[in-house]
Amino acid sequence: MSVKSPISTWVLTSPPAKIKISIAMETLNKKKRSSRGRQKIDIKKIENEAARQVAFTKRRQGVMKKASELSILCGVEFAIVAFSPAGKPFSLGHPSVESIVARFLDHGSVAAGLAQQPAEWQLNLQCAYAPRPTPNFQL
Amino acid sequence: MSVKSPISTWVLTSPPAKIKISIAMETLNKKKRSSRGRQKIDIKKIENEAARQVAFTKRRQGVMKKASELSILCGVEFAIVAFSPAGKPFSLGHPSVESIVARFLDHGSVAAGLAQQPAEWQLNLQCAYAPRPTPNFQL
DNA sequence: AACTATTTATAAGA
DNA sequence: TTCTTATAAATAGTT
Repeated sequence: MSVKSPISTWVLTSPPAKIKISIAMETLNKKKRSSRGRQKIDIKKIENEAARQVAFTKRRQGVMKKASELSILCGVEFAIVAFSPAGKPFSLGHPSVESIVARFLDHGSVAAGLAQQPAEWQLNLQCAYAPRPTPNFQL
Repeated sequence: MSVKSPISTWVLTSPPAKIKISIAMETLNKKKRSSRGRQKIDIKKIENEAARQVAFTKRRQGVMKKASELSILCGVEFAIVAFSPAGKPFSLGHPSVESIVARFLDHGSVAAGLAQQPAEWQLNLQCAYAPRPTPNFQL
């Protein structure tokens, strides 16, 4: 089915405004979108193994990036350790996973935490992890 | 300053399409929006203390949520421990922070275990980066 | 490994 | 501080 005439209409926006949009014939007659875009998913285990692996790779990077940003923006010391289903470890920490783990195990001892402070904390965000050659982690 | 005449123009889209947009006079002359919405920020320490506290609260929640989702979606065991600048600990883990920490330590600490790790592993093990956006951060 | 349309996160403002 | 709003950023599904 092809459109016979161009479409032009005023649309309501929020906050209230009047914007007129006209769509050219060639656009109206274009074929279906190439992608349905991101879809909403339920947070439950992804059963398809390939899909789960892809999601793991994408989301692992996402979490690590978010944690790094939190650390830098707010001066937070943190550590993340994760084990993939295959048992492969991934970790990231500032100033280091070890210092955070030690501090955690020491149950909030102020002295233990202070002793770990590096002089230039920004330069000491360390990451350690396992896997194969990886895509770029853009901070 | 008020706009004298309406604006109407064709814009380029991706994928290529032709869309004409006209904006009514009343829209052009409207006063500023009630909110500028989310703004892009540089990833560097937030100096304003109140703003930093707000960002910490929001982003801590965000990171914890993302980590939880990763765990559920992909069957990943993980732990996060963070210390606020005031030294207050926040942690989250599945099945528990303690079990993950124990497992991590059992693998040998990253720093201590460096010597025993295979070469390919070593190459990826340590990275440090600056507070500013870093090109090609190889995680 | 890229792309795109959407959902989700969140910086500012109220 | 909690809620809202506009916008930036992450990512599910596709190629």
